[in-house]
Amino acid sequence: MTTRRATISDVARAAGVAPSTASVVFSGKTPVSGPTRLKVLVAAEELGYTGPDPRAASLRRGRSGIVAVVFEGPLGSAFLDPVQRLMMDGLSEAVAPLGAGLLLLRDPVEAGEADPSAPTLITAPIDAAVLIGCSPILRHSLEAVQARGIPVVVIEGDAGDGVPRILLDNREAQRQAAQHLRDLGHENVAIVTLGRDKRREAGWVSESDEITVDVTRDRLAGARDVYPDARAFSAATSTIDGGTAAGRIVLSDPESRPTAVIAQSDLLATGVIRAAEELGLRVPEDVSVTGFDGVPVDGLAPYVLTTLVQAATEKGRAAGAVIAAMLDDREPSSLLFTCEFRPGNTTGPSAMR
Amino acid sequence: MTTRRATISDVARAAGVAPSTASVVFSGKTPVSGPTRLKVLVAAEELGYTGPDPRAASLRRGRSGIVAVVFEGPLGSAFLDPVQRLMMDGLSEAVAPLGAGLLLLRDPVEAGEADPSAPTLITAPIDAAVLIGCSPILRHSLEAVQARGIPVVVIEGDAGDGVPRILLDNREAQRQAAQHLRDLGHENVAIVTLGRDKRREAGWVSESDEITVDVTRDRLAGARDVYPDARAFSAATSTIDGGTAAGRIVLSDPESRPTAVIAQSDLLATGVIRAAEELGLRVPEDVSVTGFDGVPVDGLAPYVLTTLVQAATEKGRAAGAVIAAMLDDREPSSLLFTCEFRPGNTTGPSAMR
DNA sequence: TTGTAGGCGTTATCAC
DNA sequence: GTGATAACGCCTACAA
Repeated sequence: MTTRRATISDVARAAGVAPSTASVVFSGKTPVSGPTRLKVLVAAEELGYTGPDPRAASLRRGRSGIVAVVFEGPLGSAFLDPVQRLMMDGLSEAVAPLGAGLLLLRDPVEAGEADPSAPTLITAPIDAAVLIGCSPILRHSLEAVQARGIPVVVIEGDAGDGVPRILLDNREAQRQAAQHLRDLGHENVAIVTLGRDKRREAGWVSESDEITVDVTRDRLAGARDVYPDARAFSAATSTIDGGTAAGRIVLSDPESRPTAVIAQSDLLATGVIRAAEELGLRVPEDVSVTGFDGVPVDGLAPYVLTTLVQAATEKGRAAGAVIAAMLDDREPSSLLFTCEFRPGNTTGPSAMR
Repeated sequence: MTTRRATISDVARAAGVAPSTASVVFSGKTPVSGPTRLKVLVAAEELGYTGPDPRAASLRRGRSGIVAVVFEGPLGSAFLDPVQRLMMDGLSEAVAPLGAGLLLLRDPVEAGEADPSAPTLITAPIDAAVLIGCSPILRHSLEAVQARGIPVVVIEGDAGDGVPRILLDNREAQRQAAQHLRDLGHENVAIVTLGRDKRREAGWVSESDEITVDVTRDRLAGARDVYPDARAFSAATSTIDGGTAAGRIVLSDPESRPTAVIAQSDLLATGVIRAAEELGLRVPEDVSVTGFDGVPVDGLAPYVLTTLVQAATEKGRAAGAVIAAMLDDREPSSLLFTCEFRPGNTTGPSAMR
């Protein structure tokens, strides 16, 4: 009983009109007389026809109403980061008017890591793609996608020329925070960084370390613009727990203990504060801590982080706008967002002053 | 210069073979001789053809490789909940072998709330849909989708007969936790619940309150099975901050202060613990606290929650499996998952004993 | 192993 | 306002 599903032609025939007319009834692109529309609707009802097949419509129109978002790592953990969550909010808001939804795709960081049958940028019927960061492996499929004329945008990453980017003034912003600490008299400052590369091991950052993650590298550079010799410890993940673990190590030795810690994210900063509390240190009296992102951290109260506020939601929205422009055949341009320094109650004058 | 994009026919022509042969080269469904395949590949290369258009392939095959996931509320906040994150991990893992990706869709809770141009279950080229909860409004589009023969599964919700469900033994599990407290001698127990309905206001739950969220209702019932008269306070959101706010209120009055709090989620429990600390109460000596979910809570250490562990990732995976079955024309069946009680260090004997 | 033919279901275009 | 026609780009029988 694999009875064929009714098509718009079936409906048209039953209603005694042309397929194109029936089509128009559903799309509403052209005025249709009342009686005609009614006939069609009734016929559709009777045949159990519930509207055009999106697949066929998509082929015909050349648009699927789907925008791919490519993440690194497990989808779930992508959303661990509050900044990415906000960005997704902005993005989904921005693509909704395009009639588009967001398709979550994973960026296989290691070659061969991927499930071979998993959907990819190349096999998915997408109208555009947003890349969060951009691994070398991705570069390959990216070419294919672009060759197809599909708009692509990168957020906080580099996908080569011709791919517009949404960026942040990470270095300059982080420099400001560092300068703030210097103005407060801090000399002995430590840095807690985001991951250095995809392999995500925690540990001290050494001279020879290559940092492949743009954000990490740029923010580190900003801090070092002010404190060239500051030690840096890389956290495994941008989480409170990751920050606590890093904080314990960075703050452990009373002899060399820094009077201020520059954390590369608010979550890390929260963790560092927690580590400080564990060690019996007061914030900001004994240790000052700065964050980065300016996102609400669940459970941070009563502290208000001294941090750099980035327009996370805006970034997502901007990516959507760029896509809209490209879909519209307008010239896209890269965008640089600026962070705003926001003093809180987690930094104060150096005790060593 | 809107020069038409090369199609597989173009490639075939350039390679001097039939379109079907070229098609086979790309799909690999049928063996092709070495020389022929090479000719085709070269021609493709020259024409800048990067493989079949997914839209056309999707129409032809009747599959798009896309599974919709329908959330309530902003996409970003959907991922605020660690349980949902884990579920998404499980789900994405389970649908990957189907060659499918996840399309995020919003469930307009209020009629008319939706952006009219936003993509919907009906307009998106999907192979299947997973609903997280199920609002009445959704019911409507749901019928259309089902009429089209598209498999649908609901997680923690009710979408009517014919829609297989993935459920949790919320009531029984919560009853266990309550019984645990009773065994410890607690008599004065308060409950901190998840949202009562979509409007998300915090406040005491009164007799007359209608609770439209299944999870909330069932867990509350489980707690009341043991403590019929326990007061319940509904948190605005399942977050640490929401729990802290609730905890402050629930624990504020020294006279009537409960010796134990049953929180309906681990995040809420964490918040309640924080509120207790603020008030100078020790956990579990002065107040016992139980959670629900058994997820890692960033920043909870050194506490280990006494909680009900649910197989969140499994739930997602199960939804994927059900979809795979339906796509495969096999009979799907609903699934009931069982929580496991896990004692931690946040509950202890009642001080009032 | 390769080619031919037909159709997947819709919609843009243009004439009536 | 309505209808005929022609793609959209691909894939799968089936025949050669």
